[in-house]
Amino acid sequence: MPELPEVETIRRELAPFIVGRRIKTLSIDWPPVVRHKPGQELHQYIQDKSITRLRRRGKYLIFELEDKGLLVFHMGMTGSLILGKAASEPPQYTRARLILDNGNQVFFRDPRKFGHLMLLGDIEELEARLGPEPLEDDFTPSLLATLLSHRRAPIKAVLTDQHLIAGLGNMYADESLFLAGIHPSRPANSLLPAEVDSLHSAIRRTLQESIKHKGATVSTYLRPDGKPGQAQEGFHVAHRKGEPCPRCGGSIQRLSIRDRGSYFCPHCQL
DNA sequence: CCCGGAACCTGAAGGC
DNA sequence: TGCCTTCAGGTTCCGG
Repeated sequence: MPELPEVETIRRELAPFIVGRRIKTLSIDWPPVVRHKPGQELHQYIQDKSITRLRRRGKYLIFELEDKGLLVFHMGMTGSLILGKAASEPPQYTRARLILDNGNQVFFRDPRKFGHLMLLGDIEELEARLGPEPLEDDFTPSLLATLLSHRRAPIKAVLTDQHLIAGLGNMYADESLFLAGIHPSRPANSLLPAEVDSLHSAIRRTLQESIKHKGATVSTYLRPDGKPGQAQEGFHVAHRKGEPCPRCGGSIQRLSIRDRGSYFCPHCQL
């Protein structure tokens, strides 16, 4: 599912084709995909604007437009941005498309309709609901310790809360907890300082490794060229119920936490 | 503020 | 072969 590494991969691979290009039209194939307060002026505002920069914040992909204005995409669970020619047929489940001035087209494909796009005036509208970027320098072990210290909920649930840390989802929370040797059900504020340190570096390692392998394709995620990522091949526990733990050889278990599958090794994660 | 559960959504996969 | 259930999970909303 698109989490930080997948969105970052889309950003990197799409940027060379769209930064500096002008938007000819934005067409909407499934109207509820647009989710922001006003509504109508979207097409007019976007028309003929050039894209000055492509950014990422958490799981959000941000098209910066000339003269202010941000076109923001969220991939939900199954969203992809696929690059094609202006004349090509839209892939199945296309919810919106962006036609550019260089004969290219960007398709927003999303079978499960959890993804959306919105026009924002300012980045602050996103900042207000997002915690720190886990790969930036300001995400330190002591900051993580502070964030966790007020939470009694299971560490697995806390790690996927975007208000606390921006970009971690179900798969990478599981992978990080495995690398740190921490059981997903542990109350977040029960972690010892050494465990917080180890979790901090596990989160960074997991995300960096996945970006290196261009994200994980476990169901429908595809890169802009239509190819899958490879990060799932390196997963230790995520989506590997019943397979042997790479560290101890024991069987990986699945547990439901907050209605989300949590994969872990009961022998290595305490 | 914190917590946990429901709802949204639809295709794939597994069980019988 | 076909039907039914489970799984997948990011976000928002709501009640305690």
